[in-house]
Amino acid sequence: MTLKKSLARPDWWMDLPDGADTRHYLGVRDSIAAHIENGDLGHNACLPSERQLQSGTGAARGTVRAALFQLEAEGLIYRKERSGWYVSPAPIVYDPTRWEGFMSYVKAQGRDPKTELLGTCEVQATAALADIFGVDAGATLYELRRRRYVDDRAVLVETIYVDPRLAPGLLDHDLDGSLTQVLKREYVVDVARNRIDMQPCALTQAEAAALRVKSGLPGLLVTRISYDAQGRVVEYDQEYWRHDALKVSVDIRVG
Amino acid sequence: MTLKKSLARPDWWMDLPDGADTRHYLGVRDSIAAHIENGDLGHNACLPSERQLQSGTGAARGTVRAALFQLEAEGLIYRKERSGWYVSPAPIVYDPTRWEGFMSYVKAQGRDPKTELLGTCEVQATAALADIFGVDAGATLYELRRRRYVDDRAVLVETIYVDPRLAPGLLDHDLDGSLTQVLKREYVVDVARNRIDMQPCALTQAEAAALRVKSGLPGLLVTRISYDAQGRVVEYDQEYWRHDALKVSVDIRVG
DNA sequence: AAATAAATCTGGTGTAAACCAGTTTAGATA
DNA sequence: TATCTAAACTGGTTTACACCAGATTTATTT
Repeated sequence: MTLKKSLARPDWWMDLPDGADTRHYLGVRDSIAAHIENGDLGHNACLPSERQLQSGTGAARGTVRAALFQLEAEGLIYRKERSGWYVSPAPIVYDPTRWEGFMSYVKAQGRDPKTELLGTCEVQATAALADIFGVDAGATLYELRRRRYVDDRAVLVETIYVDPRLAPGLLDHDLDGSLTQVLKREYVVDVARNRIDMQPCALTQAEAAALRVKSGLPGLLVTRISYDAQGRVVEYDQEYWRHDALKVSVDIRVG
Repeated sequence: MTLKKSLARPDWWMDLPDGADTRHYLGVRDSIAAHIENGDLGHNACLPSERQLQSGTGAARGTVRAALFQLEAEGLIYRKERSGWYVSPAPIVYDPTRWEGFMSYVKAQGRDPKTELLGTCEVQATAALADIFGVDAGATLYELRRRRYVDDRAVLVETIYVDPRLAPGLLDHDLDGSLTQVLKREYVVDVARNRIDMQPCALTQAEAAALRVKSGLPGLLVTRISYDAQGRVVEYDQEYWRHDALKVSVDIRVG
């Protein structure tokens, strides 16, 4: 008669510190996290495959995956579909009050920014858009979709809307860089006020595909509405960020 | 000879819209999400149990759980350990620039705030703390831990550090409300500047326990350093929020 | 009616095994 | 050498159990 499996002492038993949480997947998590924090694995280094980790830890693959999901939620690792798991690089620090634009603040942090224009078009304002811009529903707006990179890793996709009355012919300009600068230089349109919303979200179908991540991964939705001195809406921007790529930092004088 | 199981058409096959994603767990997700968005389930309503959903959808329990995790990441539902899954209430809107304090802005949104003092003590400043306060390592600091609720759901736990030199005897006051007001009223200490950091994180052991959620759940770490007019650090605050309880909204004039 | 004990229900964790569909790599071919 | 192809590998998804411990409810006792 054999010992019931659940009563047999598993071979990873002794790895667990005394009095510690006995959850196996946390043990696996800690072990991987230790390797990362120890510096054994540099930024963007590839982790052993799930099946290797499985045999290495003696856990079932489901358990190994639970540990990997945990580390992903913590922002320590990310994945490329069907390729592997990788160590997350340090996040970009984002200060909404210091409005310099993506290109300059990424560069200022010693990282390599890149913007890719995915497409532009003219759209009819939906009710929500019309409300934001203070125009009639159905009015024409410019829409541009861009993808932005840090060190060649896609970190956000954004959809920007601009009122053509403020920037006629905008789509003919070079939009691979700072849109704010184009507006300033070509149209003498200056941003005087920003309204920024941030909310944890799940990356849906379209965003996830554009970031080449699994749909449903956690992300951060940053919405920005820029106004000029007259209170007109200059730009409405929806940015979907990888949740591990961003750290928000604000410095505010209190009245 | 029987048909191989994986080739047999599963009984949920016809539920999937044409051309849609064939991933079963997303189908389950959509079905639950529809019920929520439809209003069949009000805020804080309890979902059917995992095993009920299982038989209701014909999926394995693991698949049902994948769907629930997805909805949790999206902030639509939350769980009480070993009790059930519940519909998330609307998030609180938080404006770091408008520094009124938790109690007042939660109330302003028609919700019911509550603060609970978990404990206070005097601690020796660690290197990191000493650096923030500009004191010597080992200097004494007040530490207070609090838990804050919205409509009787715990949404954040915080650890606050205060320099005793600015507010001697602080711990003898009533700290169940606004700390900023106590500092202002009792010590004539006014906050002139705030530095606020926000970063997605995983709720670790202690925070998760205090929020009565599973350790490792995604959260948002909001760190605030408050300075007075002389640039002295008045207060250093680490807030661990449930990720589904908060929406950050900032309105900024651009110089 | 209130306190207590037991049965039941619920999520939490773990195992094992398949099969699928992109990615990557190594080898064969032009 | 460059290109193409096929095999190997990787994560992605799903099934089906099993057992645990906390939460809840029910029945029982005081």
